Amino acid sequence: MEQTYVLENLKSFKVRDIFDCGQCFRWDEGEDGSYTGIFGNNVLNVKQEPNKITISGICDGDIKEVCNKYFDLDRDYEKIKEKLSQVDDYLKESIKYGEGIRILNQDLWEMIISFIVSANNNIPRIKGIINRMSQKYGNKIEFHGKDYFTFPTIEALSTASVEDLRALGLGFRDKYIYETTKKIKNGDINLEHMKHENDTKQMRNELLTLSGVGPKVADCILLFSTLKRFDVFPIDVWVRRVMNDLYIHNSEESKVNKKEIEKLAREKYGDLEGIAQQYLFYWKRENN
DNA sequence: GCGCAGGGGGTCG
DNA sequence: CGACCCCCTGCG
Repeated sequence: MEQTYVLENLKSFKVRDIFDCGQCFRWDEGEDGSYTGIFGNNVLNVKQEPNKITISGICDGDIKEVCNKYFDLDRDYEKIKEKLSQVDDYLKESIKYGEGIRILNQDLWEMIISFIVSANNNIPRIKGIINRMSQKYGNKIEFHGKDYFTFPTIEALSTASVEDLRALGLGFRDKYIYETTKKIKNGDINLEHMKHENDTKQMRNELLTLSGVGPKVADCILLFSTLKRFDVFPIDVWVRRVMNDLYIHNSEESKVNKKEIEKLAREKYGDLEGIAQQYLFYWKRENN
């Protein structure tokens, strides 16, 4: 049973910015410029026209409730952008470029696995791996004549051997996924408990005990999952580059100290550093 | 067109 | 600090 949700005159919402800024891997652009994606047991199409956004598709629950949560619609991004724009003209320009960004509320388990897959990898391949994992261990949902596959549950993925994972093209990440899945299934790390934790640092330290999760991956999980921490600053090659170009001016980019970047980000962007990171990352990657 | 080298959302030992 | 799976891309 399909549902539809129409949003009119919604600010800070551009499909391209939201789906291409690097936070998600399961949304694809169609011929008409709309995006179709899968999260949870929902397969939705998001079509944007001037002053009107139409979300429609198969929804597990009330589409309005599901989308308000997933697209973070209860947060005032106008206010956030206004505040961050005052930091300096660099950030202001990056915000102007990515003005339609919203940080999605994505499933914690899915984010853990997806960002482990992302390490030393490129986006087309990351998407391919996640699709193959879902095809093999997820459930099929048909939508407009096409098959979509839900992200595997913890239980489903824990039936995969290291060899099974390797066959999906995971490469050296096979054992990371295997170990991490086992650890979560055994309850060594309790995701439900983690969702109720308050202290970002403590959450981060817990995530860092997972195989394949280092500082960058941990920060991405904290920022893009339902944990929704904005007081983190994931540092990858693009962020290192943009921070060096803007503020540090080290002739050898690779030698820029991570601690220096972290300190700078905290000083300048405060407890909104995570969102600032997204604007800067997206701006630099698209305009390098 | 096709083959081949280069490199990629970092992490681990 | 170097190795790491694989495949995606770009160039010859």
